[in-house]
Amino acid sequence: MSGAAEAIKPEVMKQLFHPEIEDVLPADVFAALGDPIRLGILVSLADCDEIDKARCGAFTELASPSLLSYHFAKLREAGITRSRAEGTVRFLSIRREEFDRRFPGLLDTVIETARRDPSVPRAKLDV
Amino acid sequence: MSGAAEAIKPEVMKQLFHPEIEDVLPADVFAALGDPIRLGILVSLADCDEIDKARCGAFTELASPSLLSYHFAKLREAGITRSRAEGTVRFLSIRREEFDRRFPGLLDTVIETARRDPSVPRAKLDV
DNA sequence: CGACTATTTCAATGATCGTTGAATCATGGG
DNA sequence: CCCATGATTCAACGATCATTGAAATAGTCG
Repeated sequence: MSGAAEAIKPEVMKQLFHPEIEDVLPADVFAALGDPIRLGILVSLADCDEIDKARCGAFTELASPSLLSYHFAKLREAGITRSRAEGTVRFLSIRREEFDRRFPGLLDTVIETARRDPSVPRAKLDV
Repeated sequence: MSGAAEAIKPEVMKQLFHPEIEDVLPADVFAALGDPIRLGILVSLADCDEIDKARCGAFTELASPSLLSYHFAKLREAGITRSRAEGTVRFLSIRREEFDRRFPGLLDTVIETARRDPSVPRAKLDV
């Protein structure tokens, strides 16, 4: 499969799909939040402001790598998180400003709700 | 003249299941909110404070009776709404106080989010 | 290069979802 | 009583879900 892939930039990994924030619908957001593992990823992310702590591999307490990848995709496709590649590693972050502009106040309340509840698992992203 | 049937308690219709509010988990709540019709039911309910306007049959703009019943059950089983039978009719209401105690601030933000978005359908519950 | 690591993708599974239409149940009124 | 009405239940369907484990991909480093 030869194609337009000749001029590959060395440090650019395959780009994952991120929806325009205006295209994100409330029902899709809530559907993405409707799973304890994904809520766990979200609160773990929110509890750790240090950008470079949140690489994908830091969430292994929550699920297997393959299952995590699946849940990462759900959050990403719902406009909640962004996945940024850096070398061999991928970092997760919350699309804070954009999301807050699109759905003011929602993320704070959701995170607070999830954070308070013992049914939501957590990953320790420190170190 | 609302509440005409207040004095008479003829017979009790089959009781529908309502979970204890403490047993409701955040992920289940969000899953229940992850559908545009259910969001539509919720905002329509929230927009109509008149208790006796919110009988089940008033939502027919949103879906068929049978499908509505399915979605009513989802909202009810997630602890969000209550179904009260009165004669041959059933009335829906939001479990406001309980839910707000269990998940402070969540319902307000959710309803506001859904209300603002044109993708969420509405039922006119006025007469 | 080739081994290694981090992550995604694929194929397969059983479970649950949203939807439809027909059947059923409960209640009130002639 | 029987019938009309409001609402739930059931059976079926294709679609999507969460999960698993194996395979593929992308970048790093010896």
